Amino acid sequence: MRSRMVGRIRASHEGSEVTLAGWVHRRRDLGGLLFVDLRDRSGLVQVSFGPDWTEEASLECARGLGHEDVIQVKGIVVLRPLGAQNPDMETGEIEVHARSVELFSNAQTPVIPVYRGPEDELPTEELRLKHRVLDLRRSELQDVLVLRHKLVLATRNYLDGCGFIEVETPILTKATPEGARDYLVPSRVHHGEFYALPQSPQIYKQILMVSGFDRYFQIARCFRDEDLRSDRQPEFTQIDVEASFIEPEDIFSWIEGLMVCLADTAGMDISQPFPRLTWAEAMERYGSDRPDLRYQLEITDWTQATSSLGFNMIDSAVEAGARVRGLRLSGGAKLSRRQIASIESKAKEVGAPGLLWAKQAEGGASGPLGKFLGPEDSLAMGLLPGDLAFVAFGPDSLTSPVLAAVRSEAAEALEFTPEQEHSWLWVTDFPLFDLRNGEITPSHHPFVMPHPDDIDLLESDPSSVRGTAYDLVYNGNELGSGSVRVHQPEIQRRILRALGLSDHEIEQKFGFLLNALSAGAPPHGGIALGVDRIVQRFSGSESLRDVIAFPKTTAARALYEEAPALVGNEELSELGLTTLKSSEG
RNA sequence: GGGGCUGUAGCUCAGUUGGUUAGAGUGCCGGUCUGUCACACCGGAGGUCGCGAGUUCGAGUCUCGUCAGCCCCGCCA
Repeated sequence: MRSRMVGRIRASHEGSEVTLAGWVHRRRDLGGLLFVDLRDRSGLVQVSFGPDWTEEASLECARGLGHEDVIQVKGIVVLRPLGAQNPDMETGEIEVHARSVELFSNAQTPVIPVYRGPEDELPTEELRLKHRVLDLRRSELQDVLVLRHKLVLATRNYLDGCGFIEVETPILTKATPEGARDYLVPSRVHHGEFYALPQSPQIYKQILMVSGFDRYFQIARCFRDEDLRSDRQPEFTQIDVEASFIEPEDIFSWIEGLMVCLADTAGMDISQPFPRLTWAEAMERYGSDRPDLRYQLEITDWTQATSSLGFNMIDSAVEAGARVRGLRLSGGAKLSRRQIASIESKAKEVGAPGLLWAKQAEGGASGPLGKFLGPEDSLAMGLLPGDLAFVAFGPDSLTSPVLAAVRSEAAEALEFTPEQEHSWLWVTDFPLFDLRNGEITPSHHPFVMPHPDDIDLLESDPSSVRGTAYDLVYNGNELGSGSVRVHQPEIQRRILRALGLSDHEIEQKFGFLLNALSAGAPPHGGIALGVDRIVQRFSGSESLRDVIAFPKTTAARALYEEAPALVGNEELSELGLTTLKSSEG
């Protein structure tokens, strides 16, 4: 049906006879002459129709063509006349003189245009998702999906080269008690019982380790029934990796190698080794467990420097054990009140009751805190003329997220030029548990091996136990997360008990994992990397929805196929289900 | 569950203090045109102002509710 793709035709093909097929991208009818930009996945080529080289019936057919009609063109590659070349087009030196054209498929006038002029805005995202069949024809989205394919292919090849094998694990599985809300699938055979879609293949891959598949990976689909964000979809894809008889260093080196390989696939040049920070260091210096280190801007402890200001709120907070921490923004004094207010409001969103600031000038400091700063205070804080300082005080759990928000907002407002294009980072030694509303929860998942030095604190002081968990961070985004796992059943039981589970619950919910661990489990560990996020960052896409062929909206709806949808009563009763009548509101 | 922004022609948008017949660009339809490439030019059609109430002599514009999309908080082991 076609002898070649349209996008790679060049002047060297002059004179060759071609059969092309694709979509009518644009049409320019000059009366006697008619030009069609023909599009396929490879790009565009100009096809010209004229009475001197086009059969009469085909000329007539060409006059009737509309946007997105599907055609086949037979003709000859010719050099364009002098002055008629188009340097903006990859195929702009040539065109195809159509001898004949056949209309394969007549297209309705597209609801949203595939073609976009230089000043045309994209249609709204709602329409783009609703008419995804048209939206996916845009080269931007096609290029992203091609890149995605190449990255996944490179991943398989790389991990295969490292001796990993891909094993598929069930999509219909068992609900996990902890963590995110599960998507449930009713069983027809066992009324009242449900499968769950996996939040990740975590337990399966550990069982595979016990079974002796000492290097496993999977391009795995994961499902979590939680509310969406711009970087979160209810179903997403992970590069899931697990290996036995390894230490974190092995994972770091495999994954760094993988990232170098993937970056290379995406046309980026990155270097190893990736720097490392412990979680405690990252929180102290950047206030975040995923700092963007493309710019160096660190939090300073100003508790000492501000101790003699006579600022009552600070003094009483410090007396109660709080610290005063802040950021010194070189050249930040040029920010307007309005810009500062915008940074303050972002800080408030993450919980800052009050954020103080000071502008330092030659003659003295100004601003809510600046008013209190004498020259010696500014000196003690290291403030130079032209600087802007943001100051927060209180428990670290409050000041850290606030200053992290200030750090990224201020860097954007001040247009900090990145010192490097790519900031890769391993953050290690996460705490094993989070304390949330007085309850102990796993900070990662309940299978993380405690730091060897901290195991004996599991019962006495669980919140201070460090885990052997690590995150991979790229330009301030978490791309992956992993750990060494517990391979001794007794330690696993102690962790589950620390989480407040009774021995009965432990057997009921994790019995099959504990059984596996009792069967002779090798030390093992791994990581899971977010494919969607990697593709998003590597392609520079604004939204995660732009790297997924058929994504969900923020209300978890699929607009194209209209899912979820009601099902009939017959189907429900076969599953042993009835639905609660929603009270009409 | 909570907060914010948006919704006007197929598409992208404008629409003044609440006031007469709701506009532009593009697309669409018809016509002219042999070197265009955002072709150009002439003419035409096209509107449930998201939906529902309310205030008013009068609502695209004000108020309340609701739906949808997006962003954020909660949530995301």
